[in-house]
Amino acid sequence: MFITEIAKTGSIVNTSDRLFVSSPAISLAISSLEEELGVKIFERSRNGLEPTEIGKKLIIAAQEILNQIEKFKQEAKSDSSEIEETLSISAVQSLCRSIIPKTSAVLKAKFPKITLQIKEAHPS
Amino acid sequence: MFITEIAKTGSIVNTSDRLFVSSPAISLAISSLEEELGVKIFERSRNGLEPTEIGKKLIIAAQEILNQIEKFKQEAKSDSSEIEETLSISAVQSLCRSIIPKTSAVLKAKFPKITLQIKEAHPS
DNA sequence: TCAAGTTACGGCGTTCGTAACTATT
DNA sequence: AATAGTTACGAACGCCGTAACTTGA
Repeated sequence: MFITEIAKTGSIVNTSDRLFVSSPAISLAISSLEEELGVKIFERSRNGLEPTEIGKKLIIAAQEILNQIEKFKQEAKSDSSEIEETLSISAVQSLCRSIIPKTSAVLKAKFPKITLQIKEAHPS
Repeated sequence: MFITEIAKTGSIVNTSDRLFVSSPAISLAISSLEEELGVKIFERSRNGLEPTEIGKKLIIAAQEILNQIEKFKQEAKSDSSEIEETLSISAVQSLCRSIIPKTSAVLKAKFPKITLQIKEAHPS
């Protein structure tokens, strides 16, 4: 669904920069979509792409699809984030300074309600 | 998006038959989705799959995505089908009885408003 | 001549199907 | 034993990136 982004940025190159996808990939994706639908979505020009009349309608419809997908993800996220647990972690000092901070950041992002108890252990 | 179909048919096997996709492919797709989202969508049992609570919500959200996609396609179709042309075709008798009917059926499906003028030609 | 888009092509990842395995009744 | 789901694995398809080409100001 590059078409919504192209509509916003005005060109394939800008979209390429913004989404970190190469111009040829985007160009081909658009062409393929147009051929599949039998509809020209954009007018190509020297400095960018401009939606056709039907293109504008399709871009709106595409944006609605993306919104629904976002809703879907949020729905799932709101559930998995309902996990409320207390996770106790013991680790030697070196680990406390290195991987533990990264790990806990990831966990906090996925399960906002989690409680982390980190305890420094003494190697035997 | 196999999850909506599974919700309707009640099992992977039925979905497999209905969508002409193998059971393992569907099974793996569901597992992957569940892992990606960090959410269990179905309870597995001897005779089929039943949605969990969050699964039901996700299935509804997924169905809305599919509906939006259908809208998108319809939008495109309604445009390409606005082509009103008269297409004249001449062909020798043998062709008139063979490929022409198939071809015109395809054209009529894609461009409902098209007019076909088929004329039998006489080989020189 | 420069900037944007397109075409060509090779590589990689995803997804699929077949086959074999597990589990539940 | 039979049926539904899962795991393993090899193959096919699609999508992407690099490079080269085309086009319009």
